[in-house]
Amino acid sequence: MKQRITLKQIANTFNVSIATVSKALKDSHEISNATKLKIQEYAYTHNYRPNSIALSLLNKKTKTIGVIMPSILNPFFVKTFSGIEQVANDKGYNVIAIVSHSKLEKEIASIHMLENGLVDGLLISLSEETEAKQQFNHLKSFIDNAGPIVMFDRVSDSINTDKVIVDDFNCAYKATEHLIKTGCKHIAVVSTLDNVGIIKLRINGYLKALEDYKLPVNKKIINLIKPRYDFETEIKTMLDYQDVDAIIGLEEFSAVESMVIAQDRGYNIPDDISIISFTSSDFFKYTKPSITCINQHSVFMGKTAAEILISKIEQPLGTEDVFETKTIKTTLVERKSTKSLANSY
Amino acid sequence: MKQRITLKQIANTFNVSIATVSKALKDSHEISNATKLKIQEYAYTHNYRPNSIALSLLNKKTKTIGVIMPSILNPFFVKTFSGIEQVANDKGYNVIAIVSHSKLEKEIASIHMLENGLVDGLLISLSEETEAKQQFNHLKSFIDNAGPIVMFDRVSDSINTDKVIVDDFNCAYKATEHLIKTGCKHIAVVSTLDNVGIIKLRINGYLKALEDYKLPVNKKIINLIKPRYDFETEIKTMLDYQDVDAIIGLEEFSAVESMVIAQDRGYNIPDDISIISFTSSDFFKYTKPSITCINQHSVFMGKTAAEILISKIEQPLGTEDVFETKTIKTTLVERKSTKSLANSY
DNA sequence: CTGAAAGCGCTTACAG
DNA sequence: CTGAAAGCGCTTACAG
Repeated sequence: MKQRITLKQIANTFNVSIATVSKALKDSHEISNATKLKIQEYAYTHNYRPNSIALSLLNKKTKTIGVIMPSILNPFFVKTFSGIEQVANDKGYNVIAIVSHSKLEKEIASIHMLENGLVDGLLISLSEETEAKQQFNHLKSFIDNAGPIVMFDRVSDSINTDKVIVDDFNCAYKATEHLIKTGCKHIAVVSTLDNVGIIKLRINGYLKALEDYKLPVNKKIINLIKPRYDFETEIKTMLDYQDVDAIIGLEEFSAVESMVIAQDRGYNIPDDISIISFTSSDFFKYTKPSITCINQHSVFMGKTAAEILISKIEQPLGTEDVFETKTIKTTLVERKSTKSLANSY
Repeated sequence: MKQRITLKQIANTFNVSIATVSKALKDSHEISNATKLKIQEYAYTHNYRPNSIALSLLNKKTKTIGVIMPSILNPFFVKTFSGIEQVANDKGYNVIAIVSHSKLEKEIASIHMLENGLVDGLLISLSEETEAKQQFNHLKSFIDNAGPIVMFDRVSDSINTDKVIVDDFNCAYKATEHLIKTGCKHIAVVSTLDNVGIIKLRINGYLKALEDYKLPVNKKIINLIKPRYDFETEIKTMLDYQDVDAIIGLEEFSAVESMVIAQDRGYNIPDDISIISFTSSDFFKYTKPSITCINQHSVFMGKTAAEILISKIEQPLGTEDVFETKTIKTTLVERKSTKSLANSY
């Protein structure tokens, strides 16, 4: 690594001022053609490029956004991130990606780091712990000191910002309804998350569907499995001691793992037990049977969130703050882990 | 967003110099306790935090590294990125993530962007096009102007830097050998990548194993499928017109998709056709049958690459450049898509 | 047509 | 114990 060339050095070699060089390189009409030409040529052959950090300091804009997610080893967030990255790059922004590993402390530390002038705005999906403890001061601090925030998927009503969410209530309603219409009556719900707002919404949607179709609720088959519990044991116990003819997995792991456990116990999918999964992984096509799922259009969600954030960053100073909450429509992708509607009527 | 507080403002409110405030906040012994106390207290209650951009300009260090990958919708890169992110954050670095979408042009633009002082170093896995066109000037330019590079997985010998790779040759050899030992004689290779160095290494490892076990080579079942061709048609044609009793998929998609196509055509896996996949996806556990694969320990690869990069960034100026190439050991994860060794002897 | 000055927010060697 | 000065790399309004 040799020394990077600066305006100062160019100015020295031609015995002109830094200001002249700066203007010459911007092809300013203030500068004579002769000077411009020799400076531009020199700069080009010496591969001069302006220092972004100096420009950031000057403009108080970094053209960088931060993204904080609870996990990256989760297809939902990977796809969302992919959408964010695409839009950001199209609009000339870099993205700093941080994984909170669902820890509040990590989230706070990361935000404080980004807050010190590193980014122009922030996209965040809250960590479980943040939602559980309802602690949001770090977010408020960011908004006060650094710039706009757009929350996606795991959001909180306590913070007044733009949000992009999935219609979790209706989504769960739709899934439950589909199972009911294909003849299921004892529909279990399985999740490895708990203290998260979206899970509550999903459960409510599920309960509403049961109510509307006049099916009884069995709380023992609403199975929110805490991290310290053994997933397999919980599912086996449920299958052995409760009536279950369908399982809604609230994330991919819950769905696919429940299906495998049920198969191991001799149940036929979908005839004995139907399976629907929230969030759509490409791999659901390849399981046996392939898994019916709810496509949350996560790439699109990421794109939408990034677009909103960047438009907020670039809006003229003094624009009145109007926050919107965008809801991404979901679609049910029917595959082989649920019975077909045609057969049940 | 209110105005962020600066040293200057603190200096003004106490009628002292900026230098004094700066020193007071660093608890310098040069400053009287009284001054320190009032300044520190004021800074604390007003939530003062130093501007990172200003510090970067001063120190010529950004405590940020760049990561450029061909894709993020690929579990291998997601895991590698996860490893990188962990190590970087542990060591106090932010990471700017950029996806090249296998395009040389995007790769060049991204590197030039990062080169202008944005990052202290770069981790990169080359795009297909870069390898195909053997064009590396942008990488050389980064090394000259910005800092160290560590290449991972898709690397090039033409660039003299640190590298972290998988032992693709031996890896393919091992996979092929395993298939041979379980009784396969007509082993196909399927990939959707072509012009990439790692693919050549894998093919060579495969060929060497055939040679060592004195099996004939059938070039028609070495199937590197170009993007413009239809994957399904290619595989069907191969299965219909060639003798095939095993398939090695060089990436996840090729393996799982080939398996499904073979099953659709009535082949039993693994008795008629065995399947092995390069790179280990968690979902291979859940297919029917579960898929035997090569675990490349991609999280570990990411961690290793990040550690090397950061140690290079932090090494004292003037340290002699010594570049190393680290090879990550792989392991064969036996599942149900290959016959068991026991049965074949 | 060219340059000196002020400034973005900070630090540190040096003077007083 | 405190502050003026120089500097990181750049831009722009202003003077000449």
